[in-house]
Amino acid sequence: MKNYNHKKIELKWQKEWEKKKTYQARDKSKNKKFYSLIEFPYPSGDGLHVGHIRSNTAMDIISRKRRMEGYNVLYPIGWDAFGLPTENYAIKTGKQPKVITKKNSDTFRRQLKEIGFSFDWSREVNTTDPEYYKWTQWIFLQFFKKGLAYKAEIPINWCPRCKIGLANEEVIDGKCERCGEQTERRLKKQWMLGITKYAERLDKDLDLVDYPERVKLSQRNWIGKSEGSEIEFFIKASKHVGPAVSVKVFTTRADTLFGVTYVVLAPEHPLVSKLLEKTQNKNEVLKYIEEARKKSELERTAENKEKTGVELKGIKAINPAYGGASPAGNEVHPAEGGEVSVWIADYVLAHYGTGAVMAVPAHDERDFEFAQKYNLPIKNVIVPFVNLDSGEFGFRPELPTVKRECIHAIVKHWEKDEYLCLSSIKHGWKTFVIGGIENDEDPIEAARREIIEETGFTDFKLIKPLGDVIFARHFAPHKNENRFASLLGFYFELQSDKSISIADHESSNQEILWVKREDIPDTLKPKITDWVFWQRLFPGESACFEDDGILINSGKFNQLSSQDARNEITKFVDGKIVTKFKLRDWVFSRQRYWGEPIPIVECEKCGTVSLPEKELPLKLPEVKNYKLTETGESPLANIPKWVNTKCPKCKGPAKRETDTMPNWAGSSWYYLRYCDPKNKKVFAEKKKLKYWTPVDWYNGGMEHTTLHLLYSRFWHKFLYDLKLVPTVEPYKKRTSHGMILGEGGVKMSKSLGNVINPDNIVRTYGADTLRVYEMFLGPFEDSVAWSTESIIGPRRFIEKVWRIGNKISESQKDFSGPRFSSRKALGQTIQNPSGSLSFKKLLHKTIKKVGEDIETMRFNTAVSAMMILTTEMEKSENIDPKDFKKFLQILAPFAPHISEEIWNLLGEKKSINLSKWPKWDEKLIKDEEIKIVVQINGKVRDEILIKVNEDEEDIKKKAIESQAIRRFIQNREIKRIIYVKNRLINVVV
RNA sequence: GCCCGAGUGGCGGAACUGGUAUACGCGCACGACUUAAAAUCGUGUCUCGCAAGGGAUGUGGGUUCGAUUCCCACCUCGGGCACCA
Repeated sequence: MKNYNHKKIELKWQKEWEKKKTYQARDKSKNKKFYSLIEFPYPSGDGLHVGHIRSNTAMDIISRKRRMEGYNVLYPIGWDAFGLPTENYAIKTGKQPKVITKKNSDTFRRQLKEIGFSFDWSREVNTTDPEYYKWTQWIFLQFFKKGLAYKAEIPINWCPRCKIGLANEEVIDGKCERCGEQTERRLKKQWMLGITKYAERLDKDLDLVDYPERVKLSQRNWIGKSEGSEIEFFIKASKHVGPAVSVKVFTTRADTLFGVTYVVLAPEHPLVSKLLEKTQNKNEVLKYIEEARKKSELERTAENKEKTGVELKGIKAINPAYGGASPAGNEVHPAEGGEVSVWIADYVLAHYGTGAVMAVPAHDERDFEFAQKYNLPIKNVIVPFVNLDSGEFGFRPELPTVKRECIHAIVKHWEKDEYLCLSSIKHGWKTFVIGGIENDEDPIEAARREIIEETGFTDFKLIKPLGDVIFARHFAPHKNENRFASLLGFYFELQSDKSISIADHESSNQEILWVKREDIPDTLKPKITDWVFWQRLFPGESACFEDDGILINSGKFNQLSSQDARNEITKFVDGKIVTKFKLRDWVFSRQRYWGEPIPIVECEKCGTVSLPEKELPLKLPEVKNYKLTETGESPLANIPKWVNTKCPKCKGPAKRETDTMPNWAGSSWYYLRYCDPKNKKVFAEKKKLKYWTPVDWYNGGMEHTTLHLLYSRFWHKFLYDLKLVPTVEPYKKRTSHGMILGEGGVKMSKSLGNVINPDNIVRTYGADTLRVYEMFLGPFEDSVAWSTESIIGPRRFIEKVWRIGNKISESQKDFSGPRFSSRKALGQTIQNPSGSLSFKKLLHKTIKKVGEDIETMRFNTAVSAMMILTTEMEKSENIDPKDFKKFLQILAPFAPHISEEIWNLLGEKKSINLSKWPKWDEKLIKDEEIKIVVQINGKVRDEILIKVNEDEEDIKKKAIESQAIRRFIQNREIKRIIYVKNRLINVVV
């Protein structure tokens, strides 16, 4: 037997595949296509990371399986090569980024080829190639034409060390994503892309794609769609003369409008400057605005615990809920009771909603906190609504509903810290004293009466009422009707145990329990309305009620539910139902060299002018120095020859835009270029796009969910609107991989010195072993820790396959001689049916399992199944070479080199990778006889052999007759026997 | 604070819709082969107990004939968002 020389074998087949173009995708094919995609790597100077190998192998396995299933597979690769690390390296070494990129991508290419990925290398793309970024620039111009790329002076996140503007997504905890420096806010004219125009569709169309729920969820959270109302508050100034002014607020809680006690504007709100003149404390306000402006976003949010603000004295807002607010002529009518103060505070964000809020301290924690600090009034307008709609007390729509007014009385013991509960004997309820209010009865009197009637105690004192009324809707089993009740709560303390005897019907129905304070939560049953009052007596942390409920103190809207009131009140005050998003437009400029130049010039006469498309690509000029300018401009600003140009419109002098694009630009559309990578006329020919897109399966990291994935969906939709791509969504299915951590579960990093160089692993163990190892490591979606110690397992597995393969190959040679023939071998199989049959069964089960596991990305269990089969094969004396070949075929996607080698050794001429994926035989998978477990009271006591689908009674009989079981059931009565088909028997004794 | 995800041997992990917990692999121990070692193969390996048997899937409850799986509360770790009205 030949030794297993992975180096020789792997190199041999890599060359062969390249020569035969085994993995090239064909543009013109009658076969069904399959487009599998990985996130193309950034070719860093560190070389390929073992994490790249994990996700690439996963998609490689899927691609290879699809090829074997007859699909025309596109599995492309390229380089996302623009970006900061390369530029920083250029600054340090003086080398050209272009040169560095070439060197790095050469290394990556070599490494990827050595692992045997089945990429179609003929379609390789590189975002820094002018032939590629020509089209990135072209797409940008389309955005510009549609007004979706625009310049705006906005406060940007500025990293003082990188001297670069960062998108919100690149700021982590107020720090620069790349260097960790604290960012500050700076005003700068920046290019923006209008992604917010697509917010609605980006949210809604998530319904159309097959992404993991958590990916959809985090995109949805990021987009942050919320529906609410815009409501106008008129402003009344004490010194007022002149036209009426108003401020619009955005709220999701229009139902709380009657609870507004003040209005807050963001310091940047445009109205503030208008109102300033009429403000009595102008200087104080100006000072506050100035301070807020200086603060960075971080400081503003860091002070999250202590809110600050300042009142605009002499300015009032009129709450439209109270009427009389609309202006007649130019005057605002003073409203009755609806006049509230106006504040500015930086807890209100200028860029969200309308930049102004109506404050409802009773029902919003932030407003509550602010109101407490500045002593502003708090007005309750929503009370809890306990709505039971399922279970024992659940509302039953078929029954009538009766309105009731009730009281809850919490009664404390005369000396101990214990509270009186009534335990209903019939129904099992445990509640406080509850009772109805009789006609015209005072609620307090009702409470007193109920206490005496139900408990007999007479010597008590009212300590306090427990807040506003609450409402409840539930089913009342003792009366067989639904109740809609308004409930008031009171707290009493007994002064002594003085009592009278209570009526018979009361005492026979319920008994009195004294419950310790800490046991109350566990005692109450049902834990509903009693619980609300209990929490009012002993409030926890949250002091304000933020949930939906029922309206009080809200005029004609009283007793409406929050949900209904939102619409009604909005309508009543002529407000508008609107949808708002958290998503902000995308800051698209970087003050850097190594990115796509933005193809725009500034002309003195014509303003901002785009380059004609035929002048693309606008190439990056070579520069000597990659350092940033002092002002933080891109190094391009230092090249007058490049900057100074002619205006394409008027031919007058003009200056080029020196900002470049962020590196999310090139990656927003690369999957389209793969369909037609060499096209010089368009970014990709429509016919080819129609055949290849959408991407059928895109695997990538969770870290790209809100950046790359969202951005590329946005670009795709934009191109779809221009009728340049045939589908609404770019990716049909998305999955995500977990990270590979260093040994011990810490992050792999150069500073920790725990980075694994795949080259060493490939050299020592071989590519096949590495691939199998990474798939075997753990669940694909989870993070896993690298463990060099464990690679030996997969290596042993591969060697085992090698030994079996060689053994079979050698015996095959013998068969062709006079003494043996493959028929004879088959004959042996028949002679020894039990052993071989059980092997065949295992083989077919394995084929099924591996196939299914690949589809669900459970590669670790697929490998495990193949290991089990291999162990079985090594024990087995006579394996039909045909069977072994089937095994090789399912192994091939995982370990393509060794499979190909043995396949070839066994006399196959065509590549295993293009052979037909084996089918499993349903008949072989079904067992006729199976072992089932016999349990006594859920504990396994014995096993019995039964025929599949054997009669239940027979099995039961068999089970109790078994020796072990008889011992257990001696003298005991069999209460029940549970049979789970073909699984187990549980005898309950 | 809010939203996701996860807690199973010495370690990585397995267990389909509730049905034999610990598959597979690493490590470890012993044995075979060998002059020896490596490699390979075999056996064993959650825990207490001589055994019969008992106890273990982060903790505590619940539902069930039966719970790693479902429900409630809590603890720990990882990830994301963070004044979004």
